[in-house]
Amino acid sequence: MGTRERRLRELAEREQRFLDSAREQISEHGLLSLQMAKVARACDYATGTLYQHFASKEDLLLSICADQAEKRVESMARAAHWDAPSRDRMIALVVADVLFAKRHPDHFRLAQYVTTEVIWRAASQKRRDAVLEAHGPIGELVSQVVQDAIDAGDVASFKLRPLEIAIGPWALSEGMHNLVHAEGILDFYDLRDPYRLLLRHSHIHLNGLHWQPLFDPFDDEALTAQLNHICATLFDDLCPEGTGYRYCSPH
Amino acid sequence: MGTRERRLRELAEREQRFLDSAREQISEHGLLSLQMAKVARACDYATGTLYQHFASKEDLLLSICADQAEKRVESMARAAHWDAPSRDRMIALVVADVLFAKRHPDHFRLAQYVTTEVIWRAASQKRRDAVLEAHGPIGELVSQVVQDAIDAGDVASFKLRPLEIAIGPWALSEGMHNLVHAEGILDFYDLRDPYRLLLRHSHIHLNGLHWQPLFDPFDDEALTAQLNHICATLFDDLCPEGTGYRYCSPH
DNA sequence: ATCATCGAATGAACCCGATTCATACTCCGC
DNA sequence: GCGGAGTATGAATCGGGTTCATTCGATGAT
Repeated sequence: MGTRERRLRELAEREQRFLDSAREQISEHGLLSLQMAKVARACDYATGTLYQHFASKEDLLLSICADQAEKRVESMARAAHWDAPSRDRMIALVVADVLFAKRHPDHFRLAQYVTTEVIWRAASQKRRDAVLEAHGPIGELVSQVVQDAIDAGDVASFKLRPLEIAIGPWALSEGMHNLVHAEGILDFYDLRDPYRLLLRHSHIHLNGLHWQPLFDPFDDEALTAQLNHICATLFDDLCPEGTGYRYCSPH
Repeated sequence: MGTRERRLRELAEREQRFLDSAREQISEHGLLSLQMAKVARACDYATGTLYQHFASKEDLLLSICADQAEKRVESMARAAHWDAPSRDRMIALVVADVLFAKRHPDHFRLAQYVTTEVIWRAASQKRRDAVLEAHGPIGELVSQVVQDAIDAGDVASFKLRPLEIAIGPWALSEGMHNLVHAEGILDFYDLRDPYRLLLRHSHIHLNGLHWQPLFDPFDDEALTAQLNHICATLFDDLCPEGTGYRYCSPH
């Protein structure tokens, strides 16, 4: 019965078209002017059809988030499984996040909006779990690298679980995204190149963990060199601007 | 003319009652079930009256945020102006944020929601500026402490502006609030006592800045002792649970 | 070729809640 | 008591998410 498979494939295609269209509308006109009817119209469908794929507007937004979270995790996984010293892998994780943020500047805003909205509602336990599970791999990847570092004797052995250590770099990263995307703080203070700041501070943080320092995090040339190396080795596809210095300021 | 002043005073009082009522409703039933009509009713006014104070629902939410941001800054200012070594002041800043977060658990959720919503809309420029300006002092306070530390020779002198250094601890703090409040990540991973984690990581981060370490950040007893000292000295009023260990886990 | 079946599509109708506005009230100085 | 500025009112309006009774069209059995 090829009919059934064709139906399922068409369903998935339609769903993806809805998702893409919604995402496009968001990044063009902002989240608040996203209207279910417009999304449907943009794909030449009636409103009701959209509701056969997504139970509600919240559901649609969550689906977009989950869709993007997969991509985010994918590149982080590449970093975590890199065949390199744990310190390099740790930095590569941050680089992955930075590149993702540059690639999908709307994602964090949307994710933030969605998660706050969902948590406030405290209903729809299932969806909430879905969002949490989307984050699951991130914590696992980060703490795995920390565990490796402990095993290899690269950092002092702590009485803490790896995730309790990993939460620091993670929070640092999240917070920087926050400041960049949600509050406009960095513009307010005229802080250029926020992602370089993030990378620098990740180095600082790792030094505080008594990690074996590779170089002074305030040495700009060394930092750039390391970033280029990581980008070229792991994330070539995420750096489409050409060769050389892949990590370019958004300003 | 006492009439004019009385009118203004009554206006301010009414406005404050609206703000308090709205905040109460939010923390009781969640942001999403906040209704303008209910807020008005709860204060024994009609809907229209509420709109004489706040141009829109967004305006009301923004006002709540600005109101709370003032309190947050107040306690941070106390920390920044403490007559103590810069390292202690830096930690005290984090403690202030932690105590504030424990005192007003809803604030960060609301702030996040509001800022994302407002940034998306890009309307109501005035209130938006108000929110940004509410953050202004935070950056100034933090970078002032860093500058003092540089001047005193407590940290290596960098080629960076103080705020470019301060942004690290700040982002760390923001990110941890994020993970705690918005995403429920820490519960998901069964990470207890997130604020202790934040404080611990602040120590780690400062160590990475080549700050003079006061003690091993993984030494729980020393950490507790320092926290108690800071709480008792600076934030006695924010620690109402009695004497002794003021910093108690939310779990 | 005809017909029964069923999943998909439709969009007008419904509902909820933010916002507006024409009207009414209250207080004050004169 | 009067005029008017400032306030209060809540029914009406409006926008947009969600529902559902109906229609459509492909499929496959007779």
